[in-house]
Amino acid sequence: MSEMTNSYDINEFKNPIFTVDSVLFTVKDDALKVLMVKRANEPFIGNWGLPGGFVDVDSDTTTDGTALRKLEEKTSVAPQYLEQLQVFSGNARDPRGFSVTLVYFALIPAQEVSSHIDTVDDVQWIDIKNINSLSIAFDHKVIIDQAKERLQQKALYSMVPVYCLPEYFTVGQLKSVIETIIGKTIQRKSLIRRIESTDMFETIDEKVKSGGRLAQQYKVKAGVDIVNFERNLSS
Amino acid sequence: MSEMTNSYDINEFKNPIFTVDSVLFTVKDDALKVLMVKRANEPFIGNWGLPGGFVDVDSDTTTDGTALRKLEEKTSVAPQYLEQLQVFSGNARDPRGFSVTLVYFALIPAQEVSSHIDTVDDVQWIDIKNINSLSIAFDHKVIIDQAKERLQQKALYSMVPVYCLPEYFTVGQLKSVIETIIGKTIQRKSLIRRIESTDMFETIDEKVKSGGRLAQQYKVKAGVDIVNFERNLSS
DNA sequence: AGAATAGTGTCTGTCAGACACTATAGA
DNA sequence: TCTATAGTGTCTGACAGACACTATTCT
Repeated sequence: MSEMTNSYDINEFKNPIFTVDSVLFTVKDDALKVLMVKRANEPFIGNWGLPGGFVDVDSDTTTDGTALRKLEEKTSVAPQYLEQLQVFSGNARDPRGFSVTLVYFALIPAQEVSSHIDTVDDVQWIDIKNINSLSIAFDHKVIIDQAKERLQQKALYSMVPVYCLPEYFTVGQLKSVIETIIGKTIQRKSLIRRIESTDMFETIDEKVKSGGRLAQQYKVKAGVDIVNFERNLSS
Repeated sequence: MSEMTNSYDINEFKNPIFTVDSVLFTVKDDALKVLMVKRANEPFIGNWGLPGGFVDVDSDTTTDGTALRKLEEKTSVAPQYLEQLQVFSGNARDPRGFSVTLVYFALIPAQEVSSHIDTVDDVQWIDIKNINSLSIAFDHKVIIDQAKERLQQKALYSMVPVYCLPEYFTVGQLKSVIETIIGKTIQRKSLIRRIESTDMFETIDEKVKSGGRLAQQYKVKAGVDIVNFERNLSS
């Protein structure tokens, strides 16, 4: 029966190890990057791992809180977008026994964290293309791959990539971020059609220079939800 | 740092309570139904709850195994389709403290379980429309609602609803199941186009009577993955 | 003027919706 | 023949892809 046994003991032996980790993405220098942390403890000491840790049942009200708290410890700011990716579990993925990791998938504009990250050397943006050449803790390589796939899918039918951009952004910037995420080019026209067909954005009066004609700036309207389109972009 | 503290103690005080629950759907008598279990223990004794329970770290290799094991205890068979829905967590959703529930979302043909279920009275298919008039344990009402939403979404861009049907099925049966799930009618023609455009199905030589002209039967090809379409049906 | 980027106009292609039409079984 | 369900033919509509064209800014 759900969530109970007859005499539940909170210290019951052989509970799974439960942790919360996050795959925080950003787009920087035209590359998709993940925030990784150099592990200071066993197991996998010295390897790169995802930021995360245990729930603090006294201060966290939900696991979302745990994810945010752990991310803020590493970046000093909260991501603009956070959603659950998936749980990864098993009796073989952690040498200490059966473990369960709830993985979140998050987005943030690069410049919101860069200044903080530059001052430490155990937290770093890793280019997704270099993951395979590094020593990665646990099954975090697989996890990152799953997260990347999800992000790429979402970029085809939603506007989530805007959360990799600063408050004000141009069509050109959004196009570039989307293209970096999905790894192929898209039609500028299609993007504009989508921007105009949703009610997610408002235009900013002041335009901005971009090497050519001044570009219209947009921002996400306050309090709007992400719109999902009923059709994918070229996939 | 992910998945460890300096001196991790598996019996550390104040770990969250971790359970695995499943929302098992079927379509029966033209209604979408969920498998619910009458709780025999506190908390919420006597209320209806989702089938689930604790991980058995000795026999389960992953949480998928936990979900399947718990479902088989109630139905005596394995569902045809199983995927993670979401984690629900918080310090307020269980009177015993911070709890984490990994919820799976599963599909099964009604006739595969009905004979077994009819012999017990603490396990039952509940019509989704009657959920609000029952006493439901924990936040399981909210969970079921989320699961229903996900199922409805999936029915618009994938063929998952076939997993509510027996091995051999007709277009008419599939159409009816989809319509029950999403709560509106769809075009028979659109469904046939989708069936023919994917490589998921094979036709069965023997046709079957259905009140009119004999109907072509289909089955899911062995070992195929679910196809996701790039467009939704009318939503 | 020429390069660079922003933005529009508009045609095509794909696929879902609509719905009339044909096919075939049983009463 | 009448009704019920299966299955086809085909037109329309929505929206993404393609790409030429115009607009504006800087050098």
